[in-house]
Amino acid sequence: MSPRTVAGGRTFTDIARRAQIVQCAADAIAETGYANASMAEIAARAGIAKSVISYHFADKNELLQELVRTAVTRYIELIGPRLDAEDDVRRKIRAYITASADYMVVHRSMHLAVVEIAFHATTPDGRPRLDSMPLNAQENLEEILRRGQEFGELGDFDVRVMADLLRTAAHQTMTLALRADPALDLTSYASALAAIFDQAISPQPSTP
Amino acid sequence: MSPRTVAGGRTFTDIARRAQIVQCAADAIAETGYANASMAEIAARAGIAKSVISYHFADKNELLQELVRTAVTRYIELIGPRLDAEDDVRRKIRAYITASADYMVVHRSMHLAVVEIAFHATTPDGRPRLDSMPLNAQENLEEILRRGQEFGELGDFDVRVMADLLRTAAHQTMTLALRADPALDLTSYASALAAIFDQAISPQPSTP
Amino acid sequence: MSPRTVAGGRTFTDIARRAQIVQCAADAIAETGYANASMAEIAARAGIAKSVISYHFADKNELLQELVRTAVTRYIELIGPRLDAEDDVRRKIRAYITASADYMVVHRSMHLAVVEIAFHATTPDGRPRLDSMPLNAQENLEEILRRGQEFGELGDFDVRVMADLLRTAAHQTMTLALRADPALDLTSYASALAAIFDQAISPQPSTP
Amino acid sequence: MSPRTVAGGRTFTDIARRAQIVQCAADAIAETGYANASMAEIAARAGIAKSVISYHFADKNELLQELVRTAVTRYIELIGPRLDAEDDVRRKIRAYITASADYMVVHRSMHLAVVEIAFHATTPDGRPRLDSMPLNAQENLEEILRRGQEFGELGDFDVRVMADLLRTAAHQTMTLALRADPALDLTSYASALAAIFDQAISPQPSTP
DNA sequence: AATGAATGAGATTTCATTCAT
DNA sequence: AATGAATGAAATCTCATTCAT
Repeated sequence: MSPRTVAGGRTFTDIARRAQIVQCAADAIAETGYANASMAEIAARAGIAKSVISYHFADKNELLQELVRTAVTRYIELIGPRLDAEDDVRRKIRAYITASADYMVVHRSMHLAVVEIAFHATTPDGRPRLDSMPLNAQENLEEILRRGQEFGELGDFDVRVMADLLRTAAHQTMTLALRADPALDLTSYASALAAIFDQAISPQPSTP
Repeated sequence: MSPRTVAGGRTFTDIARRAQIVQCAADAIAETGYANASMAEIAARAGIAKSVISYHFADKNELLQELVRTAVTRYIELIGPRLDAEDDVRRKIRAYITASADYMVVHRSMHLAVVEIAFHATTPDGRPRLDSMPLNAQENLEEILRRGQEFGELGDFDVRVMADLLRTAAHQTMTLALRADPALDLTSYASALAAIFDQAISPQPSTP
Repeated sequence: MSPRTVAGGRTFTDIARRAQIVQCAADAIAETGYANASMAEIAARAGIAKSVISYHFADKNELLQELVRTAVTRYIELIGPRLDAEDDVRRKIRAYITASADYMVVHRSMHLAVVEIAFHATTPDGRPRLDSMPLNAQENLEEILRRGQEFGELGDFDVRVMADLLRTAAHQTMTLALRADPALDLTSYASALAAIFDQAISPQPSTP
Repeated sequence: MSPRTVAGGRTFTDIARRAQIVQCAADAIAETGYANASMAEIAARAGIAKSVISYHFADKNELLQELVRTAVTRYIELIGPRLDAEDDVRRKIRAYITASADYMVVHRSMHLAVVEIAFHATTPDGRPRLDSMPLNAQENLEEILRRGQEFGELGDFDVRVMADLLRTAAHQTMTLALRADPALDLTSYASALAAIFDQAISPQPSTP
């Protein structure tokens, strides 16, 4: 009898192998950098032959796409409920930053890998390959901020720019800090960041 | 008779060639991405043979280091006077952001190249090579912010985190926005960013 | 109890599977070309796993040999009676060409596959593998032509060269024409070819 | 001073190297078969590194195209004058066959290589790559034959089929014979072929 | 000072084949 | 009887670097 399959026509062992390979790819990229994470390196970490990867993934791009897809799923899973749990807009923003930090702690190598991929992967003719990957715009910070302004809970900043800044803070700033000092206490770092944003988005005091 | 040399034992033509190559490298990286900016691509843009690059630079790493060094010099040249021209700390911070934007407009490809390099370049064994490059910490934002707090002109944020955020904002945030929309009006974008930071660093209102 | 076997120690299901695989191999080679007809492609067409092929055939070479053997059998089955049905040598030659055309129509993919194999298959050290395959010399055109000359029914051509030409005409010429135009009316094409050969082999007129 | 260049911007040594590589590729294909003629094999025969080939040719396809282009040029150079030298149509046809044989003797491996390439090279999706190569239709046998019929010098055969047959005879038939017996005397073989065609195309005797 | 030519290491990918179940 | 999974060899191509001129 053929092994049980799930949606997508993949067997359980197949899925497990793919997950293992994706994890090893993330570790390899996070630790050795995008350019050094060759198929050989990834395979060596997984303790399998290069061609096993080819057996499970059509090509390297598919592997990277699955990595990013997995990471985004984990991120959404973690951050979604944390945002939904807050009614107050300013607490939502704080939750966004601290939850992002928690995600980076839990899925550290996967996060670092995604950031590497986001910056490195290019099409043969030069431009970023990540446009075809579901990375940003999942959270809709703009929407949250705009509503906060309408209800008078937030100040009068440029919504688009603030959303960009929030995203960069949650991803680039913390990543760079973590890279520069792998022993960094990310939780308190996130707390400090959240405090800064809390003031930045608050309604301005009357400045006479 | 040997040609005149300057400090470092290089002739003037040598220096000119190096500058030309560095500029072409910056263009290549900015336009085609780090991974596609091979020595061949750079040489082609400069209209010279690949080996000419090898003649003037020990290896690719040295070329990239000179590129970054040059960029940092240009950056310091532009931003230094603009910061010095302001006495008020809050205006200094605004100047930091708007001057950074101006730098990105004037030295666009060089800036984009440095950001690419900062994320991509790794040593053979894996870790970022930029740590060994004189990129950050040249401006001493920390110093400025700390003094502002001491004099009571600024609020009570975490200085290190705020400095990181400022740097990421000035470089990553604006770069990503520019990448996403090459026609972006960077000057007004920087203005909006500056406004946000102005509130973020200001002394907190009494929060009853 | 073990399943019934036939000569060669194979069971009936075994034989059926082998035949199915051979047919799919023929289709694959005919449609996608020799180089693209990998074991994976063949297995996919048969709707079975690659390893099933390995289970039934020692290696790819054995599969191809069986394909050619099968094709030759079909060819002989079809062409033999058609030749035997003719007493007159010149009608035998015409029958040879038209029967070959009929064979190509009926067993189109198998024929195209054999032609591909005949040209492509090589031993690891380089030489054509077809020499070891039972392709040519099954029909004994030479014998027929020689007897025709002895009885004065045919002209005075070089028997070996004429046989070669006939075989090439029946296989290569028609195959190439069919490839170039898949909608070609092979029956009338064969008729035209037959007419040409009829004159070529006829006793020369007195050339004063 | 830079080395002298000729049309196409190539230096003389470049041209010589390309010619050498093309010749070695032809030898490799002719001797070991298309499938075994890897870049490594070709480089080994030329006594150079694999990458030298990459230096002179963009990819393998370009190398093969140049090989075919060269072969066709040689063929046209040899066969053109020989056809032009004959006024009589029937002698033209004989010249076509014998000149083709001479070509095969002089440029043996190149010819064998082209035949291999013509049959083997396929695009990734399956169909022959030779459509983009200038192989056939250079001689316009149809034109010659048609004129011969108009002037009453030739019989009443199907022109298109006869041209196909002539081409197959000149290329496939002789190639297969040569392959089967590398010591074959091609000149007399061609002579026998020519005799056969001479009768095949001659005006039919009145067959009452 | 400059260059054309050459090199070797390494990357990705394909493929026939094998093995445990 | 059949299969999913794994393997290792080999193929093509890219690239930074070196060398003789």
